[in-house]
Amino acid sequence: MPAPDDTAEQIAALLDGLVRRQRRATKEGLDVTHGQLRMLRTLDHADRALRLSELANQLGIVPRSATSVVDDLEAARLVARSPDPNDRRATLVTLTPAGTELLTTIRRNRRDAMVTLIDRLSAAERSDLLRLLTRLSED
Amino acid sequence: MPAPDDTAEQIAALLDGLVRRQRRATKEGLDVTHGQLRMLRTLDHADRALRLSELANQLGIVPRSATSVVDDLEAARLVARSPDPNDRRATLVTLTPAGTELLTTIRRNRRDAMVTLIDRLSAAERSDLLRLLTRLSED
DNA sequence: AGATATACTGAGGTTAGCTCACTATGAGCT
DNA sequence: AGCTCATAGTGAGCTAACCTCAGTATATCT
Repeated sequence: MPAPDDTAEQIAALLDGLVRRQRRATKEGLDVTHGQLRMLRTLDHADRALRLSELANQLGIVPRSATSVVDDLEAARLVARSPDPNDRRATLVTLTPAGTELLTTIRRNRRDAMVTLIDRLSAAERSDLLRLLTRLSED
Repeated sequence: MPAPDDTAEQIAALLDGLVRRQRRATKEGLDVTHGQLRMLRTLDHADRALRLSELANQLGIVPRSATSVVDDLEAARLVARSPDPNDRRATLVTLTPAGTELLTTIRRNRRDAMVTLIDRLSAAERSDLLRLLTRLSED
């Protein structure tokens, strides 16, 4: 601890704690897991059908893992698989209306624990934070 | 996406991504898991023997989970259990010299992926970030 | 056509958490 | 002293969210 500048370590610990809390809270009372929610968000954000492998890529998981998440979401009728007309090896995944609706409900009614937290910050602070985090996330 | 201010959601996603990366990278080539490392850091930071339940509390996990982490660290001789002289129900956990040394090695030689990332920011930016995250973590 | 690469998935493993129920000890009340 | 209730840790057993490895179907290159 007596490092001249240990803000780095403190920041790492804070990030970790925040995400931990966020995940815990995100799950409550909701019938969708953290990983599933991430995938729903990714699909919504992309605003088009995504290949399973693109999905995996964007989520930072291996394709096999994405398969399982899609399996579960499909069973819950929140996404749908369809064959890619241009490549019969590929599977396209889209949000169903129910999936979109769930996402909207989550956002409107409960929002994320993290989102609620972030509301504590002023708009200016939020944009500072966003800028700093974006810098960190580059590359 | 067309919410008037969706920085909150973007921030949440960035945090999530950063921590995911950090955890992945932290493990490589190291014989200690992320959770174990967190516990070692907590002990080092406290700079005194901590009860297992205090440890759990500070790590944001349930006591039973802390037991397992301590089990593994103890098996690796990185921490030691000792009875609390003031309360025979309690167990105190301390870093062994090997534990301290490992932590030092990690910090000196590899540091965290996150720490390295954070080095991209200037000192002023780091302290801004620290301040903002601290605000978020309060309560 | 044949070799090689790509997209997905079945089988099975790991990790870091969790809950529930139990034992041992401490603290407060009568 | 005896009873009750709370607290500290842990055994047993579960789950989420990943992973690797191998296999099948399709595409692409030579």
